[in-house]
Amino acid sequence: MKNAISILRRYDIQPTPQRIAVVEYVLKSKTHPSADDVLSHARKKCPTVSRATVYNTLNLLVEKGLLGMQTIKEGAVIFDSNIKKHHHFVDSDTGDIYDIPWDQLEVKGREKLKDFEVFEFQVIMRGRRKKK
Amino acid sequence: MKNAISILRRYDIQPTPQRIAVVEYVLKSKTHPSADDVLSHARKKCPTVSRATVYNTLNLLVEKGLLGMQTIKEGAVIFDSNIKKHHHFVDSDTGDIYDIPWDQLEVKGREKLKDFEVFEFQVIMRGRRKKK
DNA sequence: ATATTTATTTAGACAATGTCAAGACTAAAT
DNA sequence: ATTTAGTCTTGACATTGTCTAAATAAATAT
Repeated sequence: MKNAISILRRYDIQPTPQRIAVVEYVLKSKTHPSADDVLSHARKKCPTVSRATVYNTLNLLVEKGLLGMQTIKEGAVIFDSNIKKHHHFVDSDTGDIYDIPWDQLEVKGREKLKDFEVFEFQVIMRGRRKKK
Repeated sequence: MKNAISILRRYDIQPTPQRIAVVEYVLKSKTHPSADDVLSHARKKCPTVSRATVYNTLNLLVEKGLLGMQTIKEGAVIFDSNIKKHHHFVDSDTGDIYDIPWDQLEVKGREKLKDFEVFEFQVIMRGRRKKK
């Protein structure tokens, strides 16, 4: 990941210590953290950061297109640093979420859906991750 | 939909007025209601029914396989009276959820996912529903 | 029928997620 | 120095969902 400050500047967001702490964690994370996960990790770098600021920053990053947001598991939205199109696999035992590269799956038949204009889609799979 | 009482009996659930009220609404609904939606509609038939009982009943119906449960939109789980496999389309403007028949789409490539044992999957699409 | 388990419901407490408004703080710009 | 704009914090608030203890209803046995 590039420098957090330069990333924020590039998207016209003033780089404050709070935002830097959020960005440094969430944009490098591969674990699909919840807002609360981000809050507790951001507090390691910036102990005073508040819950409201973390939510504000996450929503800002999503609006600007730097960050993905998914409602895959119940209880809380999760954030996804991978902004390329991809599918998701959820481990039913652990709840862990894995990204599945877009070209690993092919979805056919969307053109037959006469009543719907599809902006985006993804496959969500659930099951068990095989141990290596 | 068949008689609510006989459905409950068939699944070894004692038919109480509260459960009947819940079942009559949620199993005939095509709108993918939240638990709170179910609560307010069930109260029309059974005004004293409590929130806890609605949650208990919904969870029971899901456990018994009478009802589907989906985490598609943020904020609350939704319940799905369609227990056959199907995909979902979410209207980005209204939030309405539509069932897409299973055989309208084909998902290819799952066998290539070496690290994952897939128990179930579905396609989730977002976009705009075309007016008739 | 009556007493005694057993199952079910209720009300309220509780924790977690997420939003919001008011005031405090910071950094520029005038 | 003072205003101004932007940002942050605190705490309140609404909502979702679970849990427990007590009340109620139903089923069984006597």
